[in-house]
Amino acid sequence: MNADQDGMRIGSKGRGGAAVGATPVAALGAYIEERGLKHSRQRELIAQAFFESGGHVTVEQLVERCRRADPRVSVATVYRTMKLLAECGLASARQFGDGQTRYEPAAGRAHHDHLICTVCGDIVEFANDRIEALQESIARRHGFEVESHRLELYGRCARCRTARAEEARP
Amino acid sequence: MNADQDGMRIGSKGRGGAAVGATPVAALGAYIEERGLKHSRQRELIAQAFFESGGHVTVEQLVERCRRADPRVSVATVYRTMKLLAECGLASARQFGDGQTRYEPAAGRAHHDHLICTVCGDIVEFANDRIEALQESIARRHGFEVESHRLELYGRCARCRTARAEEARP
DNA sequence: GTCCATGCAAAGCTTTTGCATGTCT
DNA sequence: AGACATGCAAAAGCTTTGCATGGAC
Repeated sequence: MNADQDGMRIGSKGRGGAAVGATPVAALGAYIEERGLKHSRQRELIAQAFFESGGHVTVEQLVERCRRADPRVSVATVYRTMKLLAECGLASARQFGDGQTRYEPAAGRAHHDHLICTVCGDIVEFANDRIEALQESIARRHGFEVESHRLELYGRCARCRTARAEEARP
Repeated sequence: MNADQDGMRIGSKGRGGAAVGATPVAALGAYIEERGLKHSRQRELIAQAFFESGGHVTVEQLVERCRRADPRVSVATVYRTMKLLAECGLASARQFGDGQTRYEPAAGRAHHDHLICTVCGDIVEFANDRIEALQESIARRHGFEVESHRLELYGRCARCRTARAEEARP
């Protein structure tokens, strides 16, 4: 895949990221059986809520989502299940600056980074091979072997910039 | 300043970053008076500990450092003072993945990013204009106006890579 | 003397954990 | 039946805050 042009708007707010097919939930099932773990209504509920969420969801948001289907889902279970999803490679945890862990789908997806709107909180993903290459060369120059990295750009998205411009000229 | 070659090893573990002169502490003094705040032994102590620290210190580490000079320094005061230093632009807060806020000196320093060793925790700074330029162009392509960004590369530093290689071949 | 800073302890937040109970196989 | 998952509430880790006291101006 060539991401050098960047711009895969993979999972911004409001769009579904679950369209990968029914696969991820099945993959969780496989992982569960493989390890002698057990299926449960909650796990399916949480996995479904997560994969339908479009990514970058907080645990709080997941809890809320799940409770619409079953009000008795506990926070602890959501934490535990998300950890499970992360372990089997279906989710990955991200820390943006706000003190809450966010999860995004990770099933076979290439590495990508984030643009985050400081006004509306919208999160857009992008990937750029040239940046990745530069990172590698910088690391090498310092004797580091890169295992992972993260890049976040914070700023105002198009919509919020427009909004602000209009409000300035009323 | 041309940082395109990157590699300013500004404040790695153990090295002092306070050699900027006696200026930063004075700058804090100015800010304090300007705002009708008050000088105190603790504030000087904390500022000194911070500027001598080489950067990327946690609050916990600062408390420890300060208590060597005066065991009665409270955690709350360190938090409050670091917030003050951040407000007046002398310190900036960073969140790496470990749940603790770290502070680094920020007095008139250009933007830079971090290489973090996942084995020994060493943190090395670098700056690279080409990456910054690419970030700008990506943001523009998405209609974003960048306010700030952060880039962190996680991996094993030269020392830890060597150590591991030796242990494999005994 | 007035206001600000400090210390302490309590409280806030997010996340984790212990334990009795419920559920899957 | 046996092993694992769940819910609840308590606890843990970092940070903030309320309040009485102490210190700066």
